[in-house]
Amino acid sequence: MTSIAEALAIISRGAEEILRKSELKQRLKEKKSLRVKAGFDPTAPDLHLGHTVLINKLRQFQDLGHEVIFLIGDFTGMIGDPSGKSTTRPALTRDEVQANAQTYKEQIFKILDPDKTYVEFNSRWMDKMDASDLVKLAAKHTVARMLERDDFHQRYLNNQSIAIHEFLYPLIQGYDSVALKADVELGGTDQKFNLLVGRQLQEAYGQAPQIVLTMPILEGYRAGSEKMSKSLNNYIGITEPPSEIFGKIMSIDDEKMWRYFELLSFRPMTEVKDMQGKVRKGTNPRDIKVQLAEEIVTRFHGPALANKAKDEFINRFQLGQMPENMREVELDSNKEGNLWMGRVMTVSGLTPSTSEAIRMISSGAVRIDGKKVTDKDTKIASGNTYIIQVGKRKFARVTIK
RNA sequence: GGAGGGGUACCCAAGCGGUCAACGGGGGCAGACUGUAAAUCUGCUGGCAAUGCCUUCGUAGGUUCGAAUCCUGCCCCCUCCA
Repeated sequence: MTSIAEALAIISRGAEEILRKSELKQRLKEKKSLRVKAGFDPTAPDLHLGHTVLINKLRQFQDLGHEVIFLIGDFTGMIGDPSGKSTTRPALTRDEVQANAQTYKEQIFKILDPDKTYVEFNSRWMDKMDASDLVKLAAKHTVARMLERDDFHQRYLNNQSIAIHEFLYPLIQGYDSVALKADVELGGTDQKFNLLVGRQLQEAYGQAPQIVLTMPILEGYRAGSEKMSKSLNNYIGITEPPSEIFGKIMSIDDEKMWRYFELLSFRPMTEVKDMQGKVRKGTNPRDIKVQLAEEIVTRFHGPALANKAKDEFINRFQLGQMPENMREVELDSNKEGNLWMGRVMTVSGLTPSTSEAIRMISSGAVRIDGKKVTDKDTKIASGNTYIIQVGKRKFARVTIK
């Protein structure tokens, strides 16, 4: 049996803020099983490790015996953005929402326990709300309070438009907590305001206000401190192949590794502290990073593939071996008409264009059977198989007939 | 409703009649150094069997030997006044 102090320590791990911690402690004493809510967009999910920070926290709640409500905000999703200003919020159909929910399940159940997870849709109660209900809901909040939200505040100061419906969305999200009688709501730090609205609305509706827990935004795996996101191309997608995930984790810098351990690993913090101690005493941080990569790949692909990814990585980069599996390409010298390197590289997919192929050759990145190519006019003879390498990572076994 | 500013490559941002495939920065790719780390340094960063040709500066036309640069229509953003 986990004590309340231990539970609090697990819940607090990595958390940015808990409002309020004393209430959480109290609630843990009162109820054995808390209703823990987190809301998600109904748009097509393509989760990356940044998103899993929150989902991991949900998992920790589950392991402590609590109920997780995975709420899909389909009500607003099916309306889209009525102002039409946002191209990122087109209206979704009910079928699309269902399909997206299915994809969510496939992805989140790599982390969450399906038996302890309730997938909910807010259209279940929002569809029933009529105009008078909505007016009553709106009456529970003030414009001044709404303008405290940072983005509204900025836009108000800058004389930029704020459509009325934008005020309704935080209210609806907050009302979801009322409908679900949530004890705790999780969100990213950017969600703090909306989560607090939920707290306030629950009080207005005579419920005990939910505890708000915000999780930090994970930084991307590349250099820099920008948040992990698809548009910045610094993300590690959970559906990526094992070797991709492994390699990307291996390329994060040493400092950031500890952040990843805190937010992504399920190892106890005491063990992480031990690792830090070892590194201080001279253990190569790389070897610690391997353990992180292994844990993450195992989570999404299972131990066998994780082990394989690890072996491949070590063989490939620490022992300098050729990769086991590489693209196999057959070219017909007659059909292709010639065997100029630039052409061969492009046709076999090693470079996106012959211009790029020439650039790669002139910067000394190209090798045929391990021998560096220096002349961009290099031609290769037919009747043989060659291993062509571009940079450290791209290989192809090319047979010229 | 009135006045003004602007849309340039992945992003930011110069250029304002030829020397512009377009300065500079970021990002990315590659090389050196490494632990495929990070930091640093160097090169590259539209396409094409290429000392040349083709496409690209919101969009459609026009002026010109020649336009990202000038003119006109259209679309879209922003600022100020009401």
